[in-house]
Amino acid sequence: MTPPLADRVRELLEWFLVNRRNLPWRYTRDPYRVWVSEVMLQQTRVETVLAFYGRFIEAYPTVDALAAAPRHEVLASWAGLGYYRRASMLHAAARQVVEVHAGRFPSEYDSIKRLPGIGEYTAAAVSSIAFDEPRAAMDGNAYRVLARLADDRRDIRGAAPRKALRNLAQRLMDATRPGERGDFSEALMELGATLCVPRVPRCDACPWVSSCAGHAAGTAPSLPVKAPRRPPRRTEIAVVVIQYDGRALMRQRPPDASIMPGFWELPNAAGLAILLRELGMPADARLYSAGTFSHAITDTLYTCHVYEATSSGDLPDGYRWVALAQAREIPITTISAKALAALSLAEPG
DNA sequence: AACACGTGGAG
DNA sequence: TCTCCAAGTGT
Repeated sequence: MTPPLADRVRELLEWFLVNRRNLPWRYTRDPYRVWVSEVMLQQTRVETVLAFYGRFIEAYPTVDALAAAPRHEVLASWAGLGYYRRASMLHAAARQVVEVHAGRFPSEYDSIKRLPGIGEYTAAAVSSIAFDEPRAAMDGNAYRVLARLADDRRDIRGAAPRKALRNLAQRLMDATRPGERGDFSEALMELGATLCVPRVPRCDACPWVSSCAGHAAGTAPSLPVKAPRRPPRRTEIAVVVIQYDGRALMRQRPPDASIMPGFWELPNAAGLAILLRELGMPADARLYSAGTFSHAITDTLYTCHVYEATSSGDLPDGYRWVALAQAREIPITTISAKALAALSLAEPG
């Protein structure tokens, strides 16, 4: 008699064989390319990553190419994708692979896990997909699918339920045949991303519907249980575009800034009066209002007021004139890119 | 353990 | 418009 877990694996893999989406990172087992895709996919939707992955791989086809690239260039490639620390860590890890592993991506789970920006999920994903190692990759999809399968109604943020679901995933992985471990990792996530989605699962099409305890109990749509998040803080911000001879006044954020370190930005402050004072401009300087937009960063919702001014002539401390034609080649904060776009001076990164 | 870190799409 | 939240990691 076949063990039930092996049956579940077979059902999932048969479904995946037919319903697998054709994604660019699924045409290779090159650990470098798998790794780049997994880092881009951290907390980021497939549709979003698709707009970046091809260009990134074209610019940096190998780990050596990435390691050799200047840091600001890698950041510019990442501009608009979010969670920018990922780009820094990816770049640092590439240099580590070149220096510590002689340019060959490590094949051992523990060595992979030690690289910056690679945690338990990414290490397991690369191990299973690129090296066929039996490591269960637990992302949000996997937790949701398995919480429903087991009808686990505990708060998913707790350590105990996470451990239980991890163990279930690992038992399924252990029942997966060699050569199919990467497919199992991808299939479990694919099921969560396409059918076993939050709030409105399509159980009618699910290969696991007949063995799903959450479906039987009617709890599937509300699983996994998660405590509500806190409401966003709201903040006003004034941004000013000061032009001079086709260039705009900008400054570089400090390398240790918590948000978008090393990125360039337009002059901005909590309010217009503060901003003018910081720039050494008269409080009654002539400004044109160029509109307002909102932008959320994690739990903060910014309302951004954009102003336009002509140059007062002198260069405030810490600022530089940046050619607007250059704006695509340097990393620019999203708020500044949106402000420039509001004036049709440059498209957002 | 709790929190900070981006962005865009869906309902 | 608003809320939720997606292929997580580091501190």
